[in-house]
Amino acid sequence: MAQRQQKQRLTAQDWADAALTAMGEGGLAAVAVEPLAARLGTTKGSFYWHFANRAALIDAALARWEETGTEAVIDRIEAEPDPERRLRTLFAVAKAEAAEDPLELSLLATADHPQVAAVLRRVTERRVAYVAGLFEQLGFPPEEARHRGFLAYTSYLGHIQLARAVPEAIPSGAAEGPHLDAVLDTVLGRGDGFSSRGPGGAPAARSDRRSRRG
Amino acid sequence: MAQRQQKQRLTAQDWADAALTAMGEGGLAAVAVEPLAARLGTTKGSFYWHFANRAALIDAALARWEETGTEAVIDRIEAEPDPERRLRTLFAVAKAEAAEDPLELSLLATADHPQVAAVLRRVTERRVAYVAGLFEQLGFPPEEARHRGFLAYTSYLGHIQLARAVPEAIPSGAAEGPHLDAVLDTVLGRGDGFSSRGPGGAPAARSDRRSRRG
DNA sequence: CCATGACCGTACGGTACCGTACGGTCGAAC
DNA sequence: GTTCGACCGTACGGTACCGTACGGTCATGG
Repeated sequence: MAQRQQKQRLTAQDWADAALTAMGEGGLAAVAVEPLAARLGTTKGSFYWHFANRAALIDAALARWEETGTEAVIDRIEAEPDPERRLRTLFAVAKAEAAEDPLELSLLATADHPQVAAVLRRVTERRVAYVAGLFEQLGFPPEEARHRGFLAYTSYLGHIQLARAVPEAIPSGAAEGPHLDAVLDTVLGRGDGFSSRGPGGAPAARSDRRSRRG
Repeated sequence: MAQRQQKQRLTAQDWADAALTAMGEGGLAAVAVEPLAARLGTTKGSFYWHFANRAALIDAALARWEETGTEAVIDRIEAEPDPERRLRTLFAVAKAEAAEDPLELSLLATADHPQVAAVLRRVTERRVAYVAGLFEQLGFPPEEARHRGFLAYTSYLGHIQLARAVPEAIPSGAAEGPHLDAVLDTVLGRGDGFSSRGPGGAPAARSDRRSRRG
């Protein structure tokens, strides 16, 4: 949007951003110099001034995603003081983010590509470690926290995957919030996250579950 | 393997199978007529005798996967009499299958492609419905069974996804079986699936949890 | 005012693929 | 043993892209 028609000189950032959106739309294959140039209203002559080749553009785009995509969400979450609410809003935010921007799914789909695989590994480790940390803050011992964080994260991944593949199979609209709460209840070991809890009933977000075995 | 060098006349099936393995290795983009012909030791002349175009090959390959990939596993599971063991072996088998054959992940990664999206939707619905059925057999009311089946399936999807993206982050080797059991315990609402349960301890597979609401 | 360098346009060669045209082969059936 | 049809080889044109070569423009500063 705002197809930038006035400013006619471009920067490498412009190209990297365009590459990211193209990748969200059409996967890594859509990061092609000539189509991007056409979309930016310029030509390959511009591109090969700013970048050595296509791989360099991909590197730049991935680097940009790596630093903006994950850390921004974490920062936004860290404002929340209560650890359980941090966990819940984290997944709510991440889900919403993924719903409106296909980029993350597109990257997941390209895990076989070496450049993508590298950033994906770093990002995933960062995220799993962070979520595990949240479970530790909730009172679970380290090993168990890592397990539960892992379960939560895999469920998240599968969820966004399914949201694209079979959107009509997943709870949406009014059922969306309660469903997410219920799933997290289950992952948190609250008994029976899915049972009906009366009309309008999100579960109370108690975090008074501190510490067992220690 | 068994690079078929003797039999020089090919069938459409041969092409479809070759397309599936190529797709497992290099994604949909690797389903290309000329490379496939080279691999089969023949030429495009053969291909365009059996198929109208590349899309027809993809259709044939996907159809083959749709009928063999999912139903074979379900049939294999149905031999098991106990519903809870059905559930547990289902996920063990599915995980093992996905670990040694990248095809399913490759298809997931191509969900934006219309031909792939169609079979993916049918297969996913079939699977979610089947898993939900298992939870019903375990005594959960229909709606809740669907929710739990959904959680189980998303977790499965995320798991195989992660197994490719960050293999060193997931439990493997000796920890693999217990971890899977623990995850399923959690999804089944058994308290505390992740707590230590003594050495050598897979949880007892009791299925005496029948029926609430009659 | 003109020289310099950042930036872009254009034209080209190379590659990898799709699809078509058509000629060749080879076994079976009559 | 010739004919017929299933099957394959080869050659070609078309497309979409990568990367290079090089000439043109335009602002800035000396």
